[in-house]
Amino acid sequence: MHRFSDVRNIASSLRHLRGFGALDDATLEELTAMSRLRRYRASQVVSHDGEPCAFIGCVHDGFLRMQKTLVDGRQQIVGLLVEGDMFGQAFSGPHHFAIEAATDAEVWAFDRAPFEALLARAPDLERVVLLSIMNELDRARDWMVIVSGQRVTGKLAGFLLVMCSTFAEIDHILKKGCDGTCLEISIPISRNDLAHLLGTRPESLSRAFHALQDDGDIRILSPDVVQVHDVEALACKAGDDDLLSSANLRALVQVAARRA
Amino acid sequence: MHRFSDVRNIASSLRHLRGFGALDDATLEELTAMSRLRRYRASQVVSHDGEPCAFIGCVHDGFLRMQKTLVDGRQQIVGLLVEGDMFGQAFSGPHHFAIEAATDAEVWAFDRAPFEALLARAPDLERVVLLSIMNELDRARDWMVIVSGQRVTGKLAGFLLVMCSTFAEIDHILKKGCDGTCLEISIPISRNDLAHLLGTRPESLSRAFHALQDDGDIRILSPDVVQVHDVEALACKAGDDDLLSSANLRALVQVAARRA
DNA sequence: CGGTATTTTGAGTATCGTCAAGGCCAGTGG
DNA sequence: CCACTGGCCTTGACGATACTCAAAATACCG
Repeated sequence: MHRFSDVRNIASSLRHLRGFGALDDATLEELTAMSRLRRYRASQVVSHDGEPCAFIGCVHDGFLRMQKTLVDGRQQIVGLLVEGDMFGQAFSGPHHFAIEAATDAEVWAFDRAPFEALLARAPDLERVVLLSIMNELDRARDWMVIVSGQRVTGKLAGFLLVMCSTFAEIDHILKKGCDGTCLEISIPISRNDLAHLLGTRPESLSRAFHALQDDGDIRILSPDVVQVHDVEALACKAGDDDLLSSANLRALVQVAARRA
Repeated sequence: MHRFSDVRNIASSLRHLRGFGALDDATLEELTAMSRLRRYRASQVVSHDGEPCAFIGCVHDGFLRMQKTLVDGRQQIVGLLVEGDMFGQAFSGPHHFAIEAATDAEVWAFDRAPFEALLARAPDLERVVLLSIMNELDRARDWMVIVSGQRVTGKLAGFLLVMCSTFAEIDHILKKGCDGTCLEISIPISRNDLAHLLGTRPESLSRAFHALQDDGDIRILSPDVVQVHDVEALACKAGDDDLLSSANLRALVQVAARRA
């Protein structure tokens, strides 16, 4: 986890968030003025289901989960929010899912009214928000393909690849292990949450983990950290080509291939 | 299907599309000037996988499907585009799925460059585009919940409810049947496509249809038109509350309740 | 060190995917 | 007008997979 004490001031911290670096200094300054850092403990509620989020948020550290509560009380996770992800739907009504902290988390909060006002007169900010939403749309479609796979091992393989590609630059999630020949993933959510995310049960998930390990594709170091040894085998099991398309993930595969 | 011959001119036709009614006359006029109506036959390709769409499109009539081709050649449908839906990702790179006509379809096509230029100086258009994207994001999340259900009957129930709520105002899809006590849905895609959309197989889908019929929830008039008799039972099987939240769907349920 | 929560394992059952065959409908050609 | 053909949907039987329930093992935390 990034040490919060390292953050000298808000402006410099905001600038390093994905996307925000492209903002004008003036815009960034205004944003800074209206921002506050909120902290949440794991499983604390950030925004309730069915009501508009009280503020526009941007994750600074940790993970949030977006989840729907189904009629039978089960909870279906519809996505994760990580460092740099925005939420709170500017311009739009309430979102119909709850947001909770999946781990201890820190969030930049912008009051809705001034944020939307700034949005209206700062095209650069608007661009950032638009890209953020389209990014989320892409990710939602990725999840759809993964979740609609019919084998649990396939869904898990897809999830691991998403972890590799979308979190490639977040080093406390993804590390090179085995002297660079494999990747080491810290899974940020519990088995139970992961099961909900993939639309399955913890028991099936556990078996899937060990099935992948038996095939030599991964190695389970502890319940929440695994090494990926064969990225392409995972892609094959996941069925989705695009999960391999992230540039640095391809690079990592090539590194592994050279050593083989 | 709306008769195209009814469309006197492009501007008045554009204005009636969802969202576009909010545009200024001046913006609408500019849009009109850069638009062309394209027609597609069922299963014709609109945009290829992995390349940026040649134009920004807006569906005028019929259905398009967005689909990914998986490594094993199977096709996974990740969403449908209906009347009023936009596609072609202004500002963004290529989308990583193909778009094909699911039925015969008509599409308004705007050349990318002038469209983006207009977007940059017409805040009202920008708003429409932003809302369109957020709408799509919401729908993608809805699909995720539906598709991740573990029973096929549940997925099908969810699909039928989505048909009822998101297409409520499109009368050639959704009609009141049985003197208003039930809804009649024309399913716009083949069983095969629907199976791909729900992440299952045509055989399982067929069984699910008949299981719902045996429970008295629906009645199959023909393979592509069904009557919904018990909306709440479907919602219960689908598990997702929000699918019932559309205002007019709730109203229809209440009508049904009063008659019971 | 003990208590709790999480994860894993096991056995039994239900569901679904698979393969194969049959039925229905529309379009074609005799 | 009718037989034929091809596509799509349905039905049946079987095997594989995953869910359920229950219990054991492990990790976590004080």
